[in-house]
Amino acid sequence: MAAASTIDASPDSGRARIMDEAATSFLHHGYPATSLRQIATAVGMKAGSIYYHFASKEELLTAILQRGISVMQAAFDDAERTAPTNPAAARVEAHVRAHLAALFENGPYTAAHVMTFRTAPAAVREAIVPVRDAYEARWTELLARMQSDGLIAAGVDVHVARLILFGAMNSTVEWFDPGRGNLDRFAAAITQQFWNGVAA
Amino acid sequence: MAAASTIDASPDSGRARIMDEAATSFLHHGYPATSLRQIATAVGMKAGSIYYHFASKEELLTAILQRGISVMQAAFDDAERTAPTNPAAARVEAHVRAHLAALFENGPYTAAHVMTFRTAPAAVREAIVPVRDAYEARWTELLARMQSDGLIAAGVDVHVARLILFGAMNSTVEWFDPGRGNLDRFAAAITQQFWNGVAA
DNA sequence: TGGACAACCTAACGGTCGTTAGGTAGGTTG
DNA sequence: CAACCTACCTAACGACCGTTAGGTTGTCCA
Repeated sequence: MAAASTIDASPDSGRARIMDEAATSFLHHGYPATSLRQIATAVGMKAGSIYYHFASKEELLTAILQRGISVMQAAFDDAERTAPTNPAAARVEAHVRAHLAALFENGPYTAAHVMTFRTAPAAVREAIVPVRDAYEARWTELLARMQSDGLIAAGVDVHVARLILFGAMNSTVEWFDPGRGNLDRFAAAITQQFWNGVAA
Repeated sequence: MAAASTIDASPDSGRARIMDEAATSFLHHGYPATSLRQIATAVGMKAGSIYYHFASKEELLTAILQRGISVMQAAFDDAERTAPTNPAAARVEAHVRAHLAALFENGPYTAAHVMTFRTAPAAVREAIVPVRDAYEARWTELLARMQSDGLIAAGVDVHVARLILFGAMNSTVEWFDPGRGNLDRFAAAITQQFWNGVAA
């Protein structure tokens, strides 16, 4: 036997299917507008069965938000390994590409996080905020180091710059269709606008 | 008498107080998480009384979204009158400042619109989308004209550039506190980042 | 003075919600 | 074979939801 707890965590287990379905519905319709009965029906269960896997609807949301962050963190790790150090714009672009991959290519969790976090119940938000801060801090440090290396203009507040960049990236869930547009080109466009602006 | 319909539309009428309270709550907790009973209690009424002013909860939301657009449109008009034509960055900054004013200084309607629109019921969204498109078109035209005047780089897709800028501006609702930060300076920072980027 | 009307309130309707207590089928294990 | 555990189901609970039919109050006008 593997462990004291023998709950199934394989990709198509009941728990995983509940999370997939819930994340997708939270993303499209929001957390309060999604009922446990809808989720259960979509995965071929009855509502009460969800409580075998999650103690409450809020805990289900917490698990999804947490996983959304994990996907982002993994994407950031990946970019740190593979991104070129120079030029700086290329390094930023790799991280932008990674963040967009988390939003559009690695399941609905990151996108659901971005759309749901702000109006989540206070108890859930407070549980998530530390791990969320940790991810944002990595970005801020990335930019701060570039500024101290003279690659970002001295007058820029990197804290605000990151918030603006995040706003630009995260809001793309509302309109960008990865089936239509090319994500590489799109990441390049966002980075170009962030790094050099639109002026002629 | 003024008209056939004598409903009170003065700023502190029942209808206006309902809309103010509803917009504020929609902004902070979302549309489905806000009950008519909460709204009614907050303005000193009972739930049923709301139906004297609005035919349904969806119609209340529609009215709020509509007004959110109106505030934006008025801000855009205002910027068009007062903004300098040159330099181009100053013109853009005036419009950014106006959009932020709509979000932070002219009541909760525009902010509520931005936060609620995406997950609004389909019927509501379809009713709002034309007037919303009209506002966005004004921005796209503003940028397109600047590009054809050679003020924005030829390689830029102004449609995408506008979406990115909107994402940056609208997402500030989630974190910017107009009580702490200065809105003029903030508008300048966003414009600077949009126009010239952060690179040294 | 009396009727009309705006602006509410009362009380309830059917429906859905999250949640829970108590089952049960089927595989695994001693 | 029996005990056990995982992964569900059944059926219901109380609470809350949007909505409505039918009052009630106060003000204004003729």
